[in-house]
Amino acid sequence: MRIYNTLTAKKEDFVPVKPGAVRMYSCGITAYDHCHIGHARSAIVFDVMRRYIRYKGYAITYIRNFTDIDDKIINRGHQEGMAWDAVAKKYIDEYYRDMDMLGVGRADVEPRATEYIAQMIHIVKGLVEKGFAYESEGSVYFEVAKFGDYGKLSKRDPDDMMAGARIEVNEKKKSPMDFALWKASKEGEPAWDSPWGPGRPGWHIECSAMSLEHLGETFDIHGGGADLIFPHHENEIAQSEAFTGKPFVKYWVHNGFITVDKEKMSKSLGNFFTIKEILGKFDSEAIRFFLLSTHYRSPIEFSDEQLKEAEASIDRYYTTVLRVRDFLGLDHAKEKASSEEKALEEVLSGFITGFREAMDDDFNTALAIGGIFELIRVLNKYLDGKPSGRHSMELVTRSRELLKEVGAVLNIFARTPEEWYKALMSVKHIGLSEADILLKIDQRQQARANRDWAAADTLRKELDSQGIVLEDKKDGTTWRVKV
RNA sequence: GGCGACGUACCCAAGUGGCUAAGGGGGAGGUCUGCAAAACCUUUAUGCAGCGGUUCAAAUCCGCUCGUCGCCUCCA
Repeated sequence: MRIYNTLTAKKEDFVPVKPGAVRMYSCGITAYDHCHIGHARSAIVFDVMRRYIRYKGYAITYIRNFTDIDDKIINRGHQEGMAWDAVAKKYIDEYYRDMDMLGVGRADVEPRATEYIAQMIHIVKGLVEKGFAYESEGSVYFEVAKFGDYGKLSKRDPDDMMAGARIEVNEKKKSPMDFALWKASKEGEPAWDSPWGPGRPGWHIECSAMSLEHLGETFDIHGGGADLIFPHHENEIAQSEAFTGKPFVKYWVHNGFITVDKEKMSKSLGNFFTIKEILGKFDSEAIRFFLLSTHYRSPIEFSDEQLKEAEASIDRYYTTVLRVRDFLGLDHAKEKASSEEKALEEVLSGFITGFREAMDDDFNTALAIGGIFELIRVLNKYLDGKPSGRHSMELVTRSRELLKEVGAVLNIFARTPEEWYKALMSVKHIGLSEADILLKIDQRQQARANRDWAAADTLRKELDSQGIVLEDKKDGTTWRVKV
């Protein structure tokens, strides 16, 4: 397995620190606002990495944190007239609702910053003792100049950054580059006792403390959105490595942004769409599929158009699933080969290998999905050849199982076609119940029996205009939601 | 200003030295069908932003040019 490492800017062979076991940490959210589709991308990307690593047979421990104390949370509390911890709770609850919808599994440990104050103080104290940090008016800052490797992740030279005029000047810091490990709290602000007086943790220290506690001094994979590379992850490296004297993380992994009109989706630009909003228009599986149909490091342009294409792809998949089920339910007394038998056997024999090769190459989910649809096409072609008998059933069953196997890793295509159509009905606001539809189908069948094609076509058109498509088959008529 | 990424068909998107440049969506034509739908077939890139170079061989490596975007400030 090869993974692109931000630290070395190269794809590297993945060799875990401890053979057979993988320790992975990804930065979760600061719980102060609704999550947008960018948060969804990050969560889904790491969810798939975790599932694939597990599929490969590693024992994986996956940690994803919540930042539940932060200036933004405190400010939001003032705006909404809520206590800061109530704000955090509200948005963590909402996060879980969104992620459950999107099929993002829970991490093995989901630590919250406020539960690790003691460990953070311990590290900050250690850094002061080792001379990497200094106290100033009740706050403690990390002295960047003392850490020689500073900038190694984000590929920056601290001297160049000093030249830039965008760094705030703070009288309490020795250098504008220095960052807060511990912040003195003012009257009325949330505070914990510390050797430097009442205060609260700086943003970066929590990840160092929580990963140290659960994963140890050196672990395998640390991830997050590309916007966390600097300063967040750079600072984590500085404080963790200064404290332990050991390498912090072996592989740094960062996902790309979601763009709108080619620009990065962000809070400050105001061009973001919340997960909740999008779930009102599209099914969660379409969102997940959309996010996995591009390599995780590339930017993805977000648009309704794209989501619709994802929907169409998924529909194609479930249509084939339905076809497979119909096929397996047929009478297979007669042995008859499909002309496409060789082609299907060939695709099946290389299918899992192809999937693994794609995923082994820096989690190339886009290529993996391409492989899935190649099998779908060949399988459809095979079924068009009207095969029958034991061997055909074996081939089709095998196809179904392999598709299920890889779908489980990506956590897509796990539903029944009925569940898919039901979801589509809800998200597309089809104003008909299944009973309504079946009634119309029945009426149409009678018209057809009377060879009253005009009446039959009227009924078909009527349903079509309401988003329902009919399919006449030998043994009856079935319906689908139009995508 | 410093650092970095990207530019593949009508749209999205894999492919980063060597078989016919994956896959999805859309368009056109066809097979099937009472009509449809689905599925399948053909077609839609002798070419991968442009120009040079390296090589027996380049979308893929190197250089330049143009264009787009990101990070350097909270940000997934």
